[in-house]
Order: sequence, then structure tokens, then C-alpha cells
Amino acid sequence: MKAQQKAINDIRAFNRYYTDLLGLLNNQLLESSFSLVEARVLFEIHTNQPVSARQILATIDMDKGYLSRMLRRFEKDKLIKKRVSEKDARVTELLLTRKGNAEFSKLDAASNQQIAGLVSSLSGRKLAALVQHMKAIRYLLG
Amino acid sequence: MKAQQKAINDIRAFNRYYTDLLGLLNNQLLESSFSLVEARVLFEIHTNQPVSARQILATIDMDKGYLSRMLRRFEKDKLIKKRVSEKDARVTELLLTRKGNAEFSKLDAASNQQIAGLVSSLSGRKLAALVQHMKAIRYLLG
DNA sequence: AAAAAACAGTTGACAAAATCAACTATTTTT
DNA sequence: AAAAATAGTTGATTTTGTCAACTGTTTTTT
Repeated sequence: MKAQQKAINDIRAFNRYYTDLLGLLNNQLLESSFSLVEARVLFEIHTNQPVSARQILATIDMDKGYLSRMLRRFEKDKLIKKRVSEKDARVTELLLTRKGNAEFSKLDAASNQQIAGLVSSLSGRKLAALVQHMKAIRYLLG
Repeated sequence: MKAQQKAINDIRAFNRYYTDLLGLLNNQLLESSFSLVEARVLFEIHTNQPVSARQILATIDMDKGYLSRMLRRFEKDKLIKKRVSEKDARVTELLLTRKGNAEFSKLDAASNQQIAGLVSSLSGRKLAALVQHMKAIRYLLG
């Protein structure tokens, strides 16, 4: 087998492995609170607020109708509030409410906890190495 | 911020990045043919055949009812055939048909093509490095 | 300035994906 | 022989996601 084909097989194996890992992490994390996309959307609002639906769509790649309904639900649940942009009345700016921030913080803390658990057996040295490998992959693929 | 917390943030950033990448790859790959789980199930049958539903569930983590229906669909579409195990009449052994093998091969080839495209700009050296980083991650987390 | 095109977001109708619990038919354990 | 466990099936339901048409607003074109 060609070296290139071998590499491709290895990459695909890693992708399967990492798909499973991410699935596991997400499933155990999101039980009973939010779905994966919901968490991602909250994350986007949190880190970029005030943000528009359009901006979220530029990052997440989902159906805009789906997002629209999700945001309406978030609003009904008092997680976010909407306000019409002063510059452009088509866009609505999204902000986390106090409750939304609290919920996000909970999710964020749980996520940190989870990753901490995942790497708990690694020494500081190995943890640093792990991060470097991840950055290297991102650099090579980016 | 503590070094540990910094590492956790980096890992989470990588996870978001890789979630997006995998989503992208899967979406573009699976348009019009199979869904992600369907592809995974076909993969499992292909690489372990003859295999039982139970064995697939041990690897993939999905609802058994869901899998049952999926397999029935595969059978109806002549992708697999089922036969009752001689040793244990509760289990049914699954095998890819000629058509199922052909479909899997198409999917597999497309997947190879896709990864080849993803790494097409990398030199042999860098490609090898990428794979090493992936293996290192798997080793550190495994 | 008026008309046309583009854009942000909403809505309705629908389809696909996934979950849950109850059930049948076997096999294993007690 | 009875009870418990196992493999898989089925029905009912919910969640998630898709598609296209639509409203209101802004930008571009003429």
C-alpha cells in the first residue's frame, strides 16, 4: 500500500475515534439541559454578544428557520433578549439575560469539569504535549 | 489563569474545531447517499461480517430499535442479508450483499478522496507529522 | 425618485433521526 | 420447571432538521 493511502487510513481511523469521543462527551454533558447546537448557539451569543442571528449562522452552519425558532424558545425561556438594531432595522441583536448567563456558566463549568476528568491522569508535561499536538493538527489542516 | 485551565480551554477549542471539521466532511460526503450512522453501520458490517446487531451496538451506541429498523431497510434495499445463527436462534448474522459491498466501496472511495483533498497541500513530511500528532493524541487520551 | 434586487428574520408544512417502553422468541441460570 | 436474561422487533412519540414561501427593511440599479 502507498504511504499516502496509509496516512489516509490513519486519518480516517482518528476521525472515527474522535467522532466517538466527541459524541460521548457531548452526550454525557448535555443530558437534560441543552442539545449540542443549542449549547453552541449559547456559546456564540455569550462570546460575541450582542450578536445577530446572521452572525451566528456565519459560524455554525444550520438552517436559519431552525435557528429562528430556537432563539424564540430561548427568549420565551428568558435566556436571551432581543432588540432591534438601531443601524439596521432588519437585524435583531441578541443578548444573554442574567438567567442566560447563569445557564451558560453552568454548562461551561460542567464542560470544564468533563475535560478535566478526561485528562486527569496526565502529568503536566503530558497535558502540555497533548495541547501541542492539537495545535499542530489545527495548524497543518488550517 | 492556571496552566491546567489554559490547557482545558485549548482542548475545548480544538474540540469545537474538530466538531466543525467532522461535520463538514460528513455533510459533504453523505449528501444523497447515507447518513452518518448508516455509513458507520455499513462500515461495521463490512469490517466484521458476519456480525450481529448486538455486536454493532457494542461499538456504535445507538438505540436498538433504531438499528433494527435501519437493518430492515438495508435488507429491503438489498444491501445486506440476514441469516439466523445456527448456534443461537436469537441472533441474526448480517452480511453485505454484492450490492452492499459495491455501495460500501463507493462510500469508502469517496471518503478516501475527500481526505486526500483535505491534505493535498501537505508535503509527505508534513502529512506524516499530521498522522503522528493524531496517533499521539489517541495514545495520550486512550 | 422609483423600481428592482438583496438581505435578515419568520413561518408553515413536512421529513428524517432518535427515543422509550412494551413485546416475542430464544437461551441461560437458578 | 420456573425465572431471569438476551437478541431483536414493533408502536407511539418526540426531537431535530429541511425546504420554500413570506414580511419588512435596506441597498443597488436605472
